[in-house]
Amino acid sequence: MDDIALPRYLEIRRDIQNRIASGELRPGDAIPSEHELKELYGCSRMTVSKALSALTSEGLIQRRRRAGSQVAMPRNAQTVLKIHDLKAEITASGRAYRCEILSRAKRAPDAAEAARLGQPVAEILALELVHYADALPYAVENRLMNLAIVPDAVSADFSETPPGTWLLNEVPWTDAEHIIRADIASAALARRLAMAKGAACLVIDRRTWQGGVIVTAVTLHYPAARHQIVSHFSPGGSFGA
Amino acid sequence: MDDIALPRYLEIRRDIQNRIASGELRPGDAIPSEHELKELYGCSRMTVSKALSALTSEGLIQRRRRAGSQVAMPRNAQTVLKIHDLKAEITASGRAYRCEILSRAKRAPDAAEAARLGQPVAEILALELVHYADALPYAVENRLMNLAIVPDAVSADFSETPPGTWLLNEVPWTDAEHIIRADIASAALARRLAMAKGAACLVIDRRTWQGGVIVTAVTLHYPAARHQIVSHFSPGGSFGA
DNA sequence: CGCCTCATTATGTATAGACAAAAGAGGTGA
DNA sequence: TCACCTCTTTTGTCTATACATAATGAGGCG
Repeated sequence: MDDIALPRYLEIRRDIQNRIASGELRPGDAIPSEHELKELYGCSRMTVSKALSALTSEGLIQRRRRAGSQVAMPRNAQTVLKIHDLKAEITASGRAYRCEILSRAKRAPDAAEAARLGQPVAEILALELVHYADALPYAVENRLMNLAIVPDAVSADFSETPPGTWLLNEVPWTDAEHIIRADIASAALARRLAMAKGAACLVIDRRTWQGGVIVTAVTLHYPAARHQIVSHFSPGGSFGA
Repeated sequence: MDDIALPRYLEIRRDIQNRIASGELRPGDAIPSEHELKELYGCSRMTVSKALSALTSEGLIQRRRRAGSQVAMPRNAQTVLKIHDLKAEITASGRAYRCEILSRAKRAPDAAEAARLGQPVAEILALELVHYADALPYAVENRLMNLAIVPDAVSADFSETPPGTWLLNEVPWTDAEHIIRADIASAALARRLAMAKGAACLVIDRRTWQGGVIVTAVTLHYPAARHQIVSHFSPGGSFGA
């Protein structure tokens, strides 16, 4: 693995990352000032600055004017969770995707739905559907869409393109919240997911906003026996060696 | 909210973010070239470049030489999951933390443990413990530590500082994997977590590596009734107004 | 028609220099 | 001792410029 082609600022960034990862630089330790690093690496201050800025935005180091840079305190383990679009997730695994719409209603939200939405919404489209991978039920989806933001949803046909996929392509979002929990399948849910009543479900509640206004609230129930969330994480991409 | 103090490149970045979030710029749309933007905003190309680079690393736009910049295709919803240190998590919520070590063994991994570790490890420290928040069991932890990486673990007392916290402060890591799933509590687990047998558990499997070598593999069982994972996400921080 | 070459264009990296802003360090005076 | 002021260091931002690099498109040639 020759690093000859790597740009200078990435080399510097990787070098410092390695020094932190190896324990040579420990949390709280001071990192040489830009002036010193510029001499050390034989480049301009801007180049050093670019490397250190990247490390800062990754949370690996902290910088303060006059006080200098230091290795950040051990961070909470954090990981980036990619919540795939269901249709893409299923077809990507080589299985046939199909969804069945159980109910569809355009109405004002009831009390429970208003609580889920978290803010006053005049009119929603409420959907209940089951996603299938090949013949096997994959997940049950319960979705509320704010018609003030996505009026087109009333005329959309969600049998081909499920609402999650449709929304992703239709509406940009600015904020999202995920709640992941576990639950026991009720009799009705177990029947729909072709699982034993009383077995475990993985539940994901997702809410999405556009500039402070709620776009959609969705709850997905997965049979625990057939689904888990996997996530890999390397801070700052790849380390050298 | 006056933006007067905002540096130029952040202003530009936010402006383009807003244009994308509002739908004015849709996925696939071309973004003016740096040369055009530099005239538009009346600043140097470097400043424009800094703004666009930030947007690129956030995945909001894509850039190709000669071809220019364009709004990225709708991304999979992704969220940053902070896996808090258990002790910090509990004490932060104002409850008293305590942990009880059920078993502790220094030995070679058995077949199942070797599979969990995913690579040959000569000697491990295997721990089983229960975390309490006030008097209530919070989670059961089952941890394997690679003694080749953390030999000091054998002499550490984990009754005050639990192994997760201890490792976080002791060992830098370069890669992590999380698997989140749901399960039903076995009789033994239910007893330890003071929950009903047959109730749901949220399970987190975490593995951590340092430069390709496994450091630790840990499984945490939470009672579903008392625990869920919450995560908020705004791509690129905050949007303006 | 296909392929090669070359010029063009936009981004990517790097530099030197400049000023602004934050914050620690030290001194002064009450 | 403490409040306040100034000095200095270090980071943060910005500019103008330069050259490298990737990709596209046009033109020419067989």
